[in-house]
Amino acid sequence: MSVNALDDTKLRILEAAGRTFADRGFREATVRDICQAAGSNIASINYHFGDKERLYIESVKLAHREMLQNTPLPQWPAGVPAAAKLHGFIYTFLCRVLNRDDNWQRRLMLREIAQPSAACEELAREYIRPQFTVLLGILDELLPTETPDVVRHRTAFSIVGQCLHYLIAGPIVRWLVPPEEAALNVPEQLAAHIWRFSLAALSGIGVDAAKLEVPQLPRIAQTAGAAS
Amino acid sequence: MSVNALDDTKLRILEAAGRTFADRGFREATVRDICQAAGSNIASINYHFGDKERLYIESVKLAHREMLQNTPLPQWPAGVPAAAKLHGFIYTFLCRVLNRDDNWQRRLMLREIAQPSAACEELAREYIRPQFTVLLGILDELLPTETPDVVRHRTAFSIVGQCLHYLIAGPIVRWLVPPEEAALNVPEQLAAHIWRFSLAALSGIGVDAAKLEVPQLPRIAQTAGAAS
Amino acid sequence: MSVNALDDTKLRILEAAGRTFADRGFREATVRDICQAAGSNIASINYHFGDKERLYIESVKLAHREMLQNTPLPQWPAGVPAAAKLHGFIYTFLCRVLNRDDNWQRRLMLREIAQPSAACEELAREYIRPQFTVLLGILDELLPTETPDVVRHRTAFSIVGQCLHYLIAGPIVRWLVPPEEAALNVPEQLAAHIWRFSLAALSGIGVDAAKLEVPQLPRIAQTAGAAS
Amino acid sequence: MSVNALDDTKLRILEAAGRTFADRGFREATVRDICQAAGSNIASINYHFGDKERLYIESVKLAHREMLQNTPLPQWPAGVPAAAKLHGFIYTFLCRVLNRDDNWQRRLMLREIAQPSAACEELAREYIRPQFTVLLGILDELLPTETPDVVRHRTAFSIVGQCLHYLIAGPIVRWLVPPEEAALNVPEQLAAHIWRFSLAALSGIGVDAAKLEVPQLPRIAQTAGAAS
DNA sequence: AATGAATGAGCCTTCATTCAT
DNA sequence: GATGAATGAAGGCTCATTCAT
Repeated sequence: MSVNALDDTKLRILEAAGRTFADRGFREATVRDICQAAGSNIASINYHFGDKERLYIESVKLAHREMLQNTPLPQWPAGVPAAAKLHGFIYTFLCRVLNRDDNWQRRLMLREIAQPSAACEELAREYIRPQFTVLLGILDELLPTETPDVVRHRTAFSIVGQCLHYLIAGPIVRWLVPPEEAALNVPEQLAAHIWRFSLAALSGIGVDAAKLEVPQLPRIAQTAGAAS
Repeated sequence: MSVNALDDTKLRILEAAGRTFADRGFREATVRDICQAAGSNIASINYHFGDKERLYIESVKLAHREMLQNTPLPQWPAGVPAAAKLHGFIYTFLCRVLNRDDNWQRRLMLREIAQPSAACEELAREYIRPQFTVLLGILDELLPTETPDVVRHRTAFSIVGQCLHYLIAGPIVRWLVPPEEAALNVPEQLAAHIWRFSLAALSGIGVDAAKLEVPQLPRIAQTAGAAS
Repeated sequence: MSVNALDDTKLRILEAAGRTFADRGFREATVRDICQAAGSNIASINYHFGDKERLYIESVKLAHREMLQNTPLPQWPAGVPAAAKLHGFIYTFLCRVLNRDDNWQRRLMLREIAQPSAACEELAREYIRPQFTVLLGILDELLPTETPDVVRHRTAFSIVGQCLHYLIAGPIVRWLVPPEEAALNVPEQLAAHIWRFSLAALSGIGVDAAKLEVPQLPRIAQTAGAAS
Repeated sequence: MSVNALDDTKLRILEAAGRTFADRGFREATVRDICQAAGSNIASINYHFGDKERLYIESVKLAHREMLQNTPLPQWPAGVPAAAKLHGFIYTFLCRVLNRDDNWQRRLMLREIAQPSAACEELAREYIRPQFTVLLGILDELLPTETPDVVRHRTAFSIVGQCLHYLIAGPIVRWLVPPEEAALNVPEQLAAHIWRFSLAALSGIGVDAAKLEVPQLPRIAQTAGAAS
């Protein structure tokens, strides 16, 4: 029970911190506000987490953990075709990313991905890599067996990149397309598109890739600004 | 002449501010450091720009303007095949995005995209939309004419998303693959991969899309806001 | 038995506190560090001693008590010449003072002497005065009987002052002389010097003191409190 | 004039800091109180001195500088006997040390000598060494020319030690002697005593020192407390 | 009797901003 | 027009202390 109470306080602080960090970023968020939101004393952060930065790292880890728990990957029984599993992966990923509810976990992850901090390496190791491994396992069933690692990895990034784009550049997407079309960008529809796009792409990757001659590279004007 | 001198000082401050904001973000960047980098007085920012926030907006605008100048849209002579133009577009995009040189403009823009401020809408309208339009033009040549807008747009986002992923999630990519493979992620190789992937995908989009039945959706446990 | 355990804990805390206070002073020493050094709970100080200040007083008293036990007054058999007793006194004093071992009691006493607190008067009465009396006894044998008290006292202070200087101003002494000379400042050598110096001085004090005309006082510009 | 104003503010802060540090020590003194006493803003310390510690060092240096200026050594015309110069040195030293006025400089120096900080080494180099050199010069005229350095230095420390004792152990001296005698401990009388004592000692140092056999060393009971 | 979670006052420092010159 | 000295609000953090258990 006292253990419970401890956990309660730490958890309350973590939740409040996650929400505040997601709203305002690391610097803009103050420990005073976090403690007030958590209903705890201003010294409790130092007591439970050491300092603000370690609190941040813990709240980022919690965010990812909760995202995975709230929207876990489906469990596929044996015999499910790889194409169906790929669709399930994409759809789950988009559900996490596009969740319309005000879930601070997603917003905090976005900040962390765009501006990686000390928490990011740990995050990649503990939470992202397992998901990546699952995707690679699905792709293995869809790609020729002799496909080299570098192609398998890039293919996985091609799929993940399409999904993440709606998280990263969400506001820009909404400004580039008409409102009535933006309203259609729900996980179901987007998953269908990305799945079709990627499935078609997969049939053209690895097999005839070598035959497809890359056009001559255009000359890229290296901007003068680079040195100014 | 004194106007000139003023402009010089303002420009020097703007450049220093842009670089510093790109490096450290709005809050983390201090006016002291910016002034020191610009070789100007500590009070010069308030004198020339009013306050720190207006300086930030001005430096974002400058970044925007300089990127427009430094990144002209690709021009292809008539008769170039659409597939080649697509490759040129992807390669150019990746060169801008993966540019190792210190172009603070790009990094500042990235911050704006991930955490949109007031300056962001203008950015989307003036800088991103024209590029988007060029890409749509290329895709029009590769997709069936009856392809609906929503599919054309999503296809464009699928391509852009693949490219942006190496900018946005660059550190994570480097943590997920072995170092010797990460070293291969140069614009030339990545462009070849994304081009092949997308070209293969295009042949499967729009045409037989309707035929490709989406698998039954997995049940996504939306324990939304489990803690919110 | 539980009383014994209590005493053990209190003693452990007192020792740890004494050492820590001696090292870092009252304010700089934290109750956390003291409790950690004592292997006790953070709340044990308030529980056993009420507050930090009372712990300090108790640890000064303990230091006092232990020094009394560890530093018995020298005992000379009858017939030892006064000059030899003086040398013994000086040498013993210097041994205590220059003791390289970690005796926190001495260091804590030094702090008390320089910045007297409430505990200091008791210290002077019980610990210092007896030693002072012994020295006066020795000097009585070396000075003319008619020597007035004030001269006897000042002579004692002259001897004690020479010894204490190597404790008080130890670091400064080491900065003023070359390292190889500082290495020679061991109790044996310093005792020999101070003994010779003082013995020679004693032959000139009290006897012909009146004959030795003090030179005219230089004018001391007492711009006292020029800024106060 | 603006330079003057700057100097005024810095000096005001330094004086207030010196007084506060002398009263309460480094840790106990707060920058808030110092600034309030100086009539300046709380950020002015950081602006003018960087941080609290550098302010402390500067105030210690100022204290010593002002002590030397307020009570400078006398200037001796050629031909003044060394004995008279020695008396002048001792008297001046005692005047600085025993100044009855509430001069924070003396109290701050005492703290610094007893608990050397980062300021102390600089202090020794810049302010104490020159005074030490003057004393050595006087002693050179009073000691045989072949006197080795180590003896010359120890002799100087014997003289300085006698004087400093009345600063360091002032309260204890007052507790050890009757009040009416303590009242006599003014610079004039103490200088006369220390001068006579030292002058007599000097005639016995260096010359017959070798002849004066040191008595057998008593056995010093190394206290058990050293290891506890 | 003894603990460890929790408290709140207060510390030094940093920062954008202002103002007299 | 431009400066640098000075400001005050606010930030993170530390600390001795308390309280429920």
